[in-house]
This record gives sequence, structure tokens and C-alpha cells, in this order.
Amino acid sequence: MAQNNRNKIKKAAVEVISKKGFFNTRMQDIADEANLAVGTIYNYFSSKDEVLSYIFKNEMQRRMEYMSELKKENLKIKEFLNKFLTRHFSLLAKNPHLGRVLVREKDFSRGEESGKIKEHMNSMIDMLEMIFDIGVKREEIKAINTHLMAVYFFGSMQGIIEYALTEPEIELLESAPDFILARINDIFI
Amino acid sequence: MAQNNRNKIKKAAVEVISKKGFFNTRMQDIADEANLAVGTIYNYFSSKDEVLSYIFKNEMQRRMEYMSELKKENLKIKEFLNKFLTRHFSLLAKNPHLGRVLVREKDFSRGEESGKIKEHMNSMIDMLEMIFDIGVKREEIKAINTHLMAVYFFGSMQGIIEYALTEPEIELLESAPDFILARINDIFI
Amino acid sequence: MAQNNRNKIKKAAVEVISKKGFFNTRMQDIADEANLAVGTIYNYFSSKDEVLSYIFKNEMQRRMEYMSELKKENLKIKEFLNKFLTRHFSLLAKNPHLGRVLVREKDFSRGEESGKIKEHMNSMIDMLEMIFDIGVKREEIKAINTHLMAVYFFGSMQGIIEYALTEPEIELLESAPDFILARINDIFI
Amino acid sequence: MAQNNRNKIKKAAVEVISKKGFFNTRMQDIADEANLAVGTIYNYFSSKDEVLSYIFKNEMQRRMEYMSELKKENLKIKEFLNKFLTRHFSLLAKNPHLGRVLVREKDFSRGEESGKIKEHMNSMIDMLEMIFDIGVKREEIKAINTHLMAVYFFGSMQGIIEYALTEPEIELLESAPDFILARINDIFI
DNA sequence: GATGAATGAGGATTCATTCAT
DNA sequence: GATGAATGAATCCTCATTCAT
Repeated sequence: MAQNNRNKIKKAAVEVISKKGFFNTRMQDIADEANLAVGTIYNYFSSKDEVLSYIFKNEMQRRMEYMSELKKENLKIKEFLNKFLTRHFSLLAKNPHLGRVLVREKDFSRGEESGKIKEHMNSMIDMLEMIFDIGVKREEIKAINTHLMAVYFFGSMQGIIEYALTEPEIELLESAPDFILARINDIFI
Repeated sequence: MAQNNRNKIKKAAVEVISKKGFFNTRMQDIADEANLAVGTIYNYFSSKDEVLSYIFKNEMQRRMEYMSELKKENLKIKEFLNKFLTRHFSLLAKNPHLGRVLVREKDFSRGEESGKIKEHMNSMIDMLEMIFDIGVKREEIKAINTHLMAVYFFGSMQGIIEYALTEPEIELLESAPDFILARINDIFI
Repeated sequence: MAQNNRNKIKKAAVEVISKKGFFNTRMQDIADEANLAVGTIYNYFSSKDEVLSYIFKNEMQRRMEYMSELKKENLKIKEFLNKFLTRHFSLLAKNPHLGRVLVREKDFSRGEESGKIKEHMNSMIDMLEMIFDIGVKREEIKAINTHLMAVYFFGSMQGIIEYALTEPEIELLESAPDFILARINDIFI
Repeated sequence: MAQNNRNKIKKAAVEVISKKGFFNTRMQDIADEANLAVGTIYNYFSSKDEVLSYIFKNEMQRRMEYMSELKKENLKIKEFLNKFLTRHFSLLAKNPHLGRVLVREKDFSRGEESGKIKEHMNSMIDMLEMIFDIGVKREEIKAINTHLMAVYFFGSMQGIIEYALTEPEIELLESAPDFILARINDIFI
């Protein structure tokens, strides 16, 4: 129930933050969008910053969970990345508001919550690095710098998403997974 | 002389915005850093937004100019990209404050000036696309989607810069150019 | 039963108001201390102000009743004052929280209830004045300004209590009755 | 000049706080009374609490300075107290707003500034204690508990002021000095 | 051209009170 | 009678911008 309300607020927040940016969004805007009183938001979140932080936490967790599940399937790394990219991009194509928030508002920079967002993002990069490491160990992937590879891979994803959703040129999201995989094809043995 | 003062202010702004983020930076902070009075800034910039916008305009212009010069040298595309990447990353390694601002503050989103920043960034992507197009025409590059390629290329650059400067792991910037080029080696004929 | 709950709430209110001051105490704080829900408080009190008002009303009434009883004993005025002071100070020494509230929160000033508190306090001053008047009539006390005397007497009591409980130097409360009586010894014939 | 503005704000604050109480006074009220913008107050005070704290600091300092001067005159203690009381009460009779604030708002209780106010008040009690100590040493005063005496003396002053200004019965302030001195006449040798 | 005090609109947050369960 | 989630008015404080000196 409480979880329910948190998600209702999260959804409203994504909607308005996507349009106006985090700093230009007032708590009143979020409340209006959620059909709630401002005070009610504070029954579920301790601050405006925490609302944003929760969006990242929640979404990154979903992706981490999906990756964890994929890992259990013991796929080839290439297949793993393909599935992950396809899903990630198609989710964002369906929910561009969310995508815009995830790529543009990670740096709102202030106090604690800002650091948490960075951690959520980095945990995805760490996960990717781990995947590449597995690939190297399994001799599916050449002996590259997997740390830099993860940063590079994540950066190219984010870059395409940002451009696609901001211009917007949403159809880019469809061709993106294949394109990205083709680009890194050289690392596979 | 006026140009001189604009740059003095720009430099101060980069310094403080890098540390606190644009929205958490007050005009007073910039004035303090520049050893000027707040009022003085308004003799050179019409608003806080314009200060940020100018940072992007100025820096993107320098890069565009550098690319224009490179173009005259009639290099192979691969060499062109190599030179550009090397210079861009080494400049940012020397001025990490600037780098942080360029990758993190592009989306402050409000009114006119926000749009201008997007344009400055996109003009770089357009330039890259043009370079890839030339490569295709010259048959140095395969017949790929050059638009997506430019977005991808730019995104991966930004991703590495952001990570490298934010963590920070500045040494990543050194290996980045070679790494990026190796990754896209497949597009060259 | 209802009276029971009112006193439970009163006790909790005294506890928290003593520590944080009336304006910094939230109804939630009182509810927590009383192990009740906020809503429940409103079944017994019409407002936050009324809670405070009740504390004064209740405590002042007790003291008035004690004085009324003492009056029936037909003691010498000096003895009367001695008994009253001893009791008042010893009660507060045992319940410093209450003392702090009684001396510090009388002036929260707003609307009706504020006026009521003033009345409760003044009724004690009036009672004291009446006592002094009786003393004068009985020729136990010189012909002084009994009104000013009552104000003076009450003020010195409050001053010592406030200092003793706030510093705190609770042991002051023990020597206070004798000290006060010694000070006004001159008024007795 | 800055000092000037601080005092302008102080005066306005005394006026409105006297009428509505500190917690019911908004910064806007003070600004209106001072014919200034709210923001301007914050150029001179860091917070609402500091405004109140300054009132106490400033007024207590004046009284301390007056007492220091009196001390140089090397008067008999009785004469000293007489002069001090007369001046203090007459100042408050002329500026009842100030008096009301000084006796009623000392306990607003929050964080740092609250503690400072207590210190300002206690410094006056300490000064009085020192005076009584001198009296004892000079054998003008009997060997009483000078600490308790100072607390008692201060309390009775405050009590009369509060009653006189709150009722109001301002004429009480006129007879108060003589009355108080008569009451403590017994301590003089 | 430089200054920095004054301005006041704007927004996050709090909390007494209500009322459906 | 008890509960506690929902409400939204109220208020402190910030800070971009102006303008008289």
C-alpha cells in the first residue's frame, strides 16, 4: 500500500521532471500530477531529492535484477548483451519520460542523495564489467581492458538514449542494439 | 578587453559550477571566484543562464574550429578522428573542471539558453556525421548509418569523460582515444 | 475515564514541552509520548493550545485549592505562606518538567487560550493579594501596597524556579522558601 | 551604517514581537514595520532567531555597561541598586514594547541562539551577584547567600515588569524600585 | 565601467487538524 | 472511542537581478 503510493508519486515525478527538468520542477507540480496534496508526498519521501534518488534506485534495481536472471541462463556473452540492450532500449522507447530522466538528471548534485544516484549508476557499470570479465575468462572475449570497456559500453548506450529522446528521434532506439553490438563485434573471439 | 573579462568570468564560472553544479552555484560564488562584484558580471552577461550557455558556445566553437582546420589537412578519416580525440581528451585531462561542466550541465533546461546549449552539442554531432559521410564517400568507411554512428561516437566519448572525471579516474582519459578507435576499427574498409 | 485520558495526555505534553518548548513541540510528539495516535488527542482536547491551557488551568486550580484549604486552617499569614511555598517548591523539585512548563510557556500568545493562561496565573496573584489583605486587616502585616506585594512575591517565586530548573540548580528550590520568607520578614508586624 | 540598519531592524522587531509574540511574528511583519524588504533583513541577520538574540544581546550589554560605570563611582551598594533599578524601570516604562519582549521571549528555545539568550540573562544575574559579594566584603550587607540573592532580586524585577507591562499597569513600574529596595532592606547592615 | 545593498518572487518543508475506517 | 493518512495553508529563507552611487 505504502509501496503503491511511492510508485504513484514516482510515476508522476518522472512525468513532470522529464518535461521541466528536476530543478525546475516544484513539489507542487509532482503533487498535481499525482492528484495528491504536497504534504502527502512527504508522507512517503523525506525530500524532493529523495524522490529523484528513488527513481534511479528503483529503475537500476530492476535492470540489475534482469541481468541477474539473465546470468542464471548461462548465455553466451554476446547473447546476454543483446537481450539486455534490446530490453533496455525497448522499455525506454515505451517510456521516454523515464529515459529522459535517467539520462539527464543523474547529476543534480547536492548532498547525500546525489552520491546515491552515482552509486546506482556505477553499480550498473560494475555489473557490465563483471559480465565482460566472465567473457574473458570463458575465452569468448579478447583480453581487453574490461573496466574501460564497461564504461565505454555504458556511455554509448546513454549517449544514444539521450540523443534519441531529446531530439527526439525515438526510432533510433530500435536500431541501437544491433548497431552497438556490431560496433563491439571485434572484441569477441 | 571586454572579451578578456568575459573569459575571466567564464573561467571562474567553470571552476565553481564544476564543484557545486549549475543550479547550486550562485552568481555571488562566481563573482567571488572571479574577484569581481556581482553587478559586474551583468555588464558582460545578461543572465546566469547566458554564462553557462557561453561556456558551451565558446568551447564547442574551439573544437569546431580545430576540426575545420584538420579538415583542410585532408587526412585519412581514421587519422582525423585520432587527432581530434587525442586533443579533446588531453585538454580535458588538463582542465577537468571544464570537462565536468561540459558533460554534466548540458541539461539544465530552461527557456532559450537551454535550447542553445543543445544546439552547440548537436553541431558537434553534425560535424562528426559529416566526417563519417566523407569517409563513406571516399570509401574509407563502410556504408553504415553515419547519423547513428556520430551519435554513438559522441556518446561513448561523453560517457568515458563523465566517468573519468566524476569518479575520478583521470588516467582513463589517456587510454581512451586508442580504445575508442580500436572499438570502431570495424567500420573502416 | 475521560478525565484519565486527559491527564495521560497532559502528563505527556508536560514532558515533551518541557524539553522542546511549546512551539517546537508537535502534536505527534505528544501523541508518541502518550502512546496514543494524534487523532486521539483531539477526542480530548480541541486544539494544541487547549492542551497547554489545560496544564495551567489544572495546576493552578490545585494550588488554589490547597490555598483554600489552608485558609480554613486559619493560620498566621507567615505560617500560611511558609506552608504554601514549601509545598509548591517541593512539588516542582519532584516534577521539574512541570515547573519548566509553568514558568516558561505562559506567554505563547495566540488568540483565546493565551488569555486564559494569563487569567490562571493572575488568579494566583489575586489569591496572594487577598492573603496579604487579610494579614493587613488582622494587623499581622504592615500597611503596604498589597497588590504590588503580591506581584513581587509571585515574581520572586517564578524567578527562582525558572533559574533553578533551567540552569539547572535544583537544590536552590530547597533553600528558596526560607530565603523568600526571610526577605519579606520586614512586612510582618 | 550597517549598525544603523541592524538597529532599525531591531526596533521594528521589538515593536511587532511585543504585540504578537516571537513565534507568531513573521519575517514579513518585521520587514513591513521596518519599511524594508524581507531579503534586506537577511543582509543584516542570518536568521529570525538571530534577530531576537540580538535584541537581548544589545539590551543586556547596555545594562551591563551602565552597571560597570556605576561601579566606578564607588557608591554604597544600596545606592547602586537604587540607581540601577530606577534607570532600568524608567527605561522600560518609556519603551514598554522592549520590556515585554525582554521578559516574555527569553525562552523561545531552539538551537544555538536560544542558549545565547540565556547567557545574556545570566550575565546580568552574575553581575548582580558580584555586587552583592562586594557588599558583603565591605560589610554593607549581611552574610547571606549572594547567589540566591541575585537570582531572587532579578526574579522579582522580572516579575513586576512582566505583570506591569502585560496587564498593563505601567504605573507599577514607578513605585517598583522603592518597593523592591524596601523589601530587601533587611540584608543591609 | 565597477560596485554591492536592496529587492521580492519563489519554493521546500512543516504540522495542526480532519475524517473515513 | 481510536486511528493515522491526507490535507494545504503558512513561513523561512534564497538568490537572480537591478540600480543608485
